[in-house]
Amino acid sequence: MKRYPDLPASVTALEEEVLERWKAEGTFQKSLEKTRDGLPFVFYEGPPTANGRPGIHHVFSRSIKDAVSRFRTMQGRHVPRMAGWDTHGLPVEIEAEKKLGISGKRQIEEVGIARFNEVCRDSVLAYTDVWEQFSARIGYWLDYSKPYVTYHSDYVETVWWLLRQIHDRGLIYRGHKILPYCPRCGTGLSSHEVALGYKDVKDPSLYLTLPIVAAAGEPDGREFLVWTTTPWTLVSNVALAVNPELEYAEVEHQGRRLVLATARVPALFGAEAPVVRTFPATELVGLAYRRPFDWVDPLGYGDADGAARAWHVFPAAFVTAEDGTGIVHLSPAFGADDYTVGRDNGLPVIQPVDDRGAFRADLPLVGGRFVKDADTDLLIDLKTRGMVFKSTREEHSYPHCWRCGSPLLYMARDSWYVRTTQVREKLLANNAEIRWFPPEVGSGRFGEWLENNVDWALSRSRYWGTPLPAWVCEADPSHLHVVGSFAELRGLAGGLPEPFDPHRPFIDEVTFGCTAEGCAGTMRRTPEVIDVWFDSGAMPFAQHHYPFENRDAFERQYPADFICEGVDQTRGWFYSLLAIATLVGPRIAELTGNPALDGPSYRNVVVNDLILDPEGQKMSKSKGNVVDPAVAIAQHGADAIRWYLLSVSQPWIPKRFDPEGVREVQRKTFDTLRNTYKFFALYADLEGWTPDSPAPSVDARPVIDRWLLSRLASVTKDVREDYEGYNLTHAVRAVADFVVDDLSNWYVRRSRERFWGNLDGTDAQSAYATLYEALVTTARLMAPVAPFFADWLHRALVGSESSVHLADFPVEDAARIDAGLERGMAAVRTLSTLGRAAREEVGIRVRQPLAALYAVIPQGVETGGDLLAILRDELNVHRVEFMDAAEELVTFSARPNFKTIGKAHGKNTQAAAEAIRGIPSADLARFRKGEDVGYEVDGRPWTLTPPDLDIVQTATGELTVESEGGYTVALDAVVTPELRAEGLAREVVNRVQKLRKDAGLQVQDRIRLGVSGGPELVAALEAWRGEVAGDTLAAELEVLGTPLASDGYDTTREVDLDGTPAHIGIARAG
RNA sequence: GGGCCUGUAGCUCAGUUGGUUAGAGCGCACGCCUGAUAAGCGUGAGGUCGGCCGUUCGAAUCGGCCCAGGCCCA
Repeated sequence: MKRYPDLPASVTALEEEVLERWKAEGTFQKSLEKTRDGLPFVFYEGPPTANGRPGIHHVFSRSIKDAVSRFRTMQGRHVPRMAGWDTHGLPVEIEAEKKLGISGKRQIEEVGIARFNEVCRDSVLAYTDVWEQFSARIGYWLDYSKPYVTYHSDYVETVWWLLRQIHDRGLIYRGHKILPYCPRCGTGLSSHEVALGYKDVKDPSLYLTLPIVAAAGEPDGREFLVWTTTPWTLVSNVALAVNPELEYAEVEHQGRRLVLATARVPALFGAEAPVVRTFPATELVGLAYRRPFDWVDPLGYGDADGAARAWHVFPAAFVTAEDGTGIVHLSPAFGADDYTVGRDNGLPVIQPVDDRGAFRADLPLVGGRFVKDADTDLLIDLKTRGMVFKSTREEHSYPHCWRCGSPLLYMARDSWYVRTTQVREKLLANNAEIRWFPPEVGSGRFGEWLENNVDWALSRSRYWGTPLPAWVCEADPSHLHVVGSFAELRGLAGGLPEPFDPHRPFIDEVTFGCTAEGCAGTMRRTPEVIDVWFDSGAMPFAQHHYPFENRDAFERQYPADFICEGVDQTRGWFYSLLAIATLVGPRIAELTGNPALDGPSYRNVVVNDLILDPEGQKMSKSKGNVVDPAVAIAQHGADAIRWYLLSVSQPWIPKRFDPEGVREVQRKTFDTLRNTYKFFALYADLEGWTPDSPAPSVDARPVIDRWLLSRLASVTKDVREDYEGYNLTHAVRAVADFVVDDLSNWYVRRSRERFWGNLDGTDAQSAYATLYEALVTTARLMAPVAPFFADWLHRALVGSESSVHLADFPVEDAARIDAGLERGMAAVRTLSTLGRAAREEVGIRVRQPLAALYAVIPQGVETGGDLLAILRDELNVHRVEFMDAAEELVTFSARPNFKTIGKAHGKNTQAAAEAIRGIPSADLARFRKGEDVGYEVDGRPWTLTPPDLDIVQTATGELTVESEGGYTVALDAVVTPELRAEGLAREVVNRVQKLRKDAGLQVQDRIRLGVSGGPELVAALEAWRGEVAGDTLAAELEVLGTPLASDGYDTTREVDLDGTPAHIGIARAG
């Protein structure tokens, strides 16, 4: 009768079979239903952008997410796992541009925003099917039935609501942002894009002089020496900056008095420079100077106060004396540092350049010209006014547009900000409540970043994104209304088109009368969309369309217990989730009446690092070293890959994806477990054992069973605690070690004979019950990480309806943990190793029985008679004796325990160690019996205490062979005639078994056996007749001193038994 | 330039609050076992713990500096 199924032919066949089962029976759904009333365990899935295919790194983070979710589900927690899609943003727009065969904002607007966004919307979900299949195939259970999609109207509405809450706290404002900008494409570039386009080009290097103006407005005779590589920005100069830490010098040069950093004097004027005097930067701060070009009225770009502050010297830490002159010209509209200094000091932002990079048409000399083309004319103009000290062209690396090759300009663009700096302390406090794995990402990389938090630049001058719900009055731009819901907008605008799409360009058409008191202006939406990171960070709220719907669902699912993403999300999703939670926390607490919700939106976060190729190189399409997950899974199966990724090293360490390592996992862990199952299934079927068969109580089982169940309980405890503490790597390694080492290589190996025959006896019943329990528990322990094989195994053992994922995660029975027994067995295994080494040394194979093994073990380790029987069997010796039973065979020596004596002796530790090592064997023998023994250190007497030392026993006679730690083994290697006879009998059994197998007999087939050979062999077989017949299942055994009659047997064979010739024949017994 | 991570055997990784003989697997060499067999087991060789300096009775472990690789930021 076949109760226990055969393993499928291949790993992939197994996984596909399991996938079919899950699909057919809706196992995932069942697991959610089963836990419906359980305590929620909240997990947030970070939304991927579905406009590309998943890569191997997605397998990695998903393995972690899935393992934790499955584990908690098995613990009875309710773990809904809602898929989501990140659908807005520049990457999507770029795909759409490719599709339309266009490039740049101008062409997008020619195509029309409506058409363009339609293409974006259509392309962004192009790969969702691929992703869904991918998730399914790797065994990532995720609910795709109603995913949250960031472009859906409900989602957008929640985002608007969140922005409104932030605005109500006064934390949204308009400002400028300096962006790398392509004047040809009319678009800002992300830092990633900028990095793509650096080119070496020749640009001006201009040293100019700017006269210092005395208090009365008159020249004071000195001039600043200033360096710039962008002469065109001089038109919008508003200030100079010096580093307050630097020393400056006044130099006399051709009758002029020039001021610059002392450190730069030699480079510009030579070693013999005529320095008049030097002075600290503080002398310069606040001085006024005359600007190089006075064409632009600052009042057009700021208030009168700002204008009054312009054209003075300000301190700025970013100024260096490594090149230039240590005096930097500031044009806040065209440089990030310039902008920051300008903003901090209330300076105007003079911006006379349009979107195409051309100067305002009304300017003299350069009006209407592309800024870089104006450099030469500006230079000539300065020269004619005697303001040029030195002018060259220098080659340097400068960013260009990766699409069109135009040089980029750093330009101030209007931008909307969230004043996150105002909640910095709360951000830090909330972050302190999050458990980071590893902690240093939270305290270090993320913590530092929060410490240096700058306001969140919220807006993007793009098309396909959540429109910024800010309406600005045409009559007075200070009148601002942030709309918090569609209903509100409908009310303000007196209706909305149906169906309503909140995206551009439709939303741009919606206008309404100014909401400011007594203003008759019209309010128009500001054209920007928002940063996509705000979209994804809004996910805890927006996936439920909170607070418009599903308030209960939201409250049950906020905050997350667990999230997991790549370390690249530190400034991405990890930040946007935390920032939004912090910004709206007080409001959420108020709405829900739950003050605890004014906190972080996630409590535990596992950070995973990159997956590199086998050579440790980053995977990239250009290098061609990208691993396609579909190919890898087809080769190795999902279980092995998941197991490999989690076991090879901690998630937050960058790891190489080595197919050899995956194969090793498959061979070592999975094949071993498969073999263990095959062994169990083979004999359980033969013997008709089922889980309902009688099972002796654990106390009544043999020591090796109690040992295995103790180990099983210990491992269960460790693994459960590891999973609970997000230490997946430890958990996985502990399971693998248990399977390979304890279960297969010791328990099964040492217990094999117990499984055949004799099911009526309690020994076999114990063995089956023990192995069965170990296999079932192992399946459950590994289920979170290897969901396929674990489920197959569990069903094979328990029943085809019994998915492991609907089972309870094991809880260890603490009463079964017997630490003493585990130590004792460990001792036996150590002694086995030493015994085998000893046999190796004397060259006597294990099949040859020997009389005795003498062993020494450390104090405090208990090895009962049962354990010693295992050792006898393993080493094939008749007796094991402990040497201290015969002290004349043993010498004692002391090994100091530094941990203890170090505390007692401090600086004299080394002397104490020497003294302890010098204690004579006889004294140690007395000490072992409990007598006081003293020693002396530095003239002071000390009394020996047990923790101070380990006593090592050494055999004194000729027997000593192997020793390790506190363990020593001595083998009696004398082969007596009796032992030789026994060995010969075992040799015969060995040859017969081989012959049985070669003859194609089944393990349970009975035979007739005939053996012929010399007198020694005949005598040996007669002496061991019963054992030989029993071991070979021989119903008849014919032992002959004369040649064997071949025709009496089906198969015969001449064999050599370690030098003794023999002739054996077997036939199947009827 | 700043922050963080990593560096232990040919390869992949362990190494508890510092404790004196630094472990495991793979690979390699040799051998064993055979009623889990296109399996299993053992033995052995192999390491100045990236380098230098320091703290300490004692450092792979703590501190400083440096080197190499990676990530993030500028």
